[in-house]
Amino acid sequence: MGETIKDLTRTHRCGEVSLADAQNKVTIMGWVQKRRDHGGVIFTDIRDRSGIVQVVFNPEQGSKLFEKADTLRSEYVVAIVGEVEARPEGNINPEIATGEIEIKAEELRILDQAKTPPIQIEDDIDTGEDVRLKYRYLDLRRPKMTKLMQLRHQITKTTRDYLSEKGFLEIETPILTKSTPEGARDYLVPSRINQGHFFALPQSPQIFKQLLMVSGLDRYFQIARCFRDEDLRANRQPEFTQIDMELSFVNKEDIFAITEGLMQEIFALADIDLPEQIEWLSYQEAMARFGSDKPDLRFGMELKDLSAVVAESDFNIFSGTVKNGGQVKGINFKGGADSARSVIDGFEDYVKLFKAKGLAWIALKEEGLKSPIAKFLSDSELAAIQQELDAEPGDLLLLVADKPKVVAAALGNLRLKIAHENDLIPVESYKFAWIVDFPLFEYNEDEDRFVAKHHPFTAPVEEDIELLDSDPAAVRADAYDLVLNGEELGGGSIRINNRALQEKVFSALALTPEEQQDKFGFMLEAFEYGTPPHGGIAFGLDRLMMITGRTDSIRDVIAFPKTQRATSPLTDAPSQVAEKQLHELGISIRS
RNA sequence: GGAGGUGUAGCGUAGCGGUUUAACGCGCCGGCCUGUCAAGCCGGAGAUCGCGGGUUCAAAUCCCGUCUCCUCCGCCA
Repeated sequence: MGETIKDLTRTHRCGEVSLADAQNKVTIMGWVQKRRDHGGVIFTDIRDRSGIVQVVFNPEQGSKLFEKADTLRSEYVVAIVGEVEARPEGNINPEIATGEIEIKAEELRILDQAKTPPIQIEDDIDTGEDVRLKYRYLDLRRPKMTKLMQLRHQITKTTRDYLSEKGFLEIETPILTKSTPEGARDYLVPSRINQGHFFALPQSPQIFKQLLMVSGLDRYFQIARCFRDEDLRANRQPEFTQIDMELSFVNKEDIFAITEGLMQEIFALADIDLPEQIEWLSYQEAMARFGSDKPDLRFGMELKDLSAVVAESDFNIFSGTVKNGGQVKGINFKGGADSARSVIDGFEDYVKLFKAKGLAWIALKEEGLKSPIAKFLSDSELAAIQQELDAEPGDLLLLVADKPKVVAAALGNLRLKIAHENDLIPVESYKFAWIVDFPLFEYNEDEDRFVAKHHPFTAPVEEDIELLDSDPAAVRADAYDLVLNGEELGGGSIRINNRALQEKVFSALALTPEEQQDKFGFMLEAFEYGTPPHGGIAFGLDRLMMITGRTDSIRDVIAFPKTQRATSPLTDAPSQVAEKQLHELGISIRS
């Protein structure tokens, strides 16, 4: 059993004791980071979330105190009363914030003992994530993790302050809500009172925030938990957090202005400046130049269209692809001509992941051009390809011929892979862009119908409304994404605020009138009672955290994340439940 | 659903058919040590080599299956 705090009051956090406190008596409480026992003198580092401070035990302080200090072990929880002393000249430790002082212990209380932790409580550990997650409460003691949690708090606080200032109201929307078609798989919650019926956890507060606009609440925001039952990735968790907002009586420029102000404040917390003007890039241009709707603009290596150059080529793979409506495009890996064959084969394997049938390459070596496809191309075609790609001796040209979608995915991703592997991306560089003019619909071959590119409540660009019937694929959406360094920070749109148009879009998505009524009837009805023009945007808080916290795993920025198989090693969730619980819910497990 | 990687003391790794009684670093325990802060020196404990099966005189090591964690494709309006 540990001792109790009793009359003690903490006067300082460990990391906050400074030279200004010299000669003063302080009381600190925290964990034993380290004990360095010199026989005649014992040093301990005491840690709390603010940092560490050195406490010294001398025999002169009393043998009882000294003997007690001798029993201290890692992660014991202690309270220490002592006098702050400036360290003598040669003993200052510039590595730690409190290195100019130490605390001469006068009283030590062991508030709790601790087993030796399974992971070491220090920053640069290589411990596997399974162990870290099982003992997450220990992992979070590591300064790096503690700082990330602090940063997360600062970002949400900044968001609340900024948006409140701009006239937004923070309003909670239901967690137990209705399953709607479209979008991700829902997490379902059975209803005991209404057996056979299910709530769904929200994929986003989308419909509710629009209803709040119908209510006249004018400006809404929420730090909203969202749930999607899809497979996980390094930057995707089944439950994640959005900074979600919706505004009435605005156009997209209004939303951009408010959003940019918010991003400025958030990124300032991480010493990252936003540009005066964030550039706009159309979806079409982003896809054409970077093969992605979230282009990484920190480096070049842009995709160049070679279709015209090879349209009449004798090389059938190229000319045939162009004739069948496909494209031939290429990128230039500057200075890559001497890449080993195995490296180039690796590139080919990589583009095949994105359904490309192959990867053609031309290496411009010192001794001349080397390429398995050169013999199929005329000299003028080869020359034109090099010119389009701005090629010089030493370059490696990589070409893909396929459907536009495949070419974009293959070369867009290959561009990123090459850049990462060859350190072509400048560090501490931040390139923002608004991506605009998304298509409203995307054709889904599996389902043989159009699906919403953003979501079904997105308004079409006004001049494209007449195309809804004649050429749905050509309709542009009044939607936008904010992109940074190849990551989508957030996205939103101006919404439909009119029942007739909303029904028209639903119909274009092949929802029958009955489905529209059943799934969205309440929303359509709401739109009949005077709906203001409105729009909004939502940012992935976890992704903002990854960038500002400079980490590449989403699990590092969430206190208690799930593993890739969507489980929690800490709590062992999800788990089986008692037969009685299932019975109450009217559920039986099919085995 | 698919592809790849991974798993050896508490943690990180080495060993990749037989000189292994499974090694090293960190951590842990004990001793010495009055200025360390990656303390130092001496000594010690600690491992069913993920799990199951197979091949072999012999398996941590080779083969098959399975599970875990990670990365990616599909999926994520």
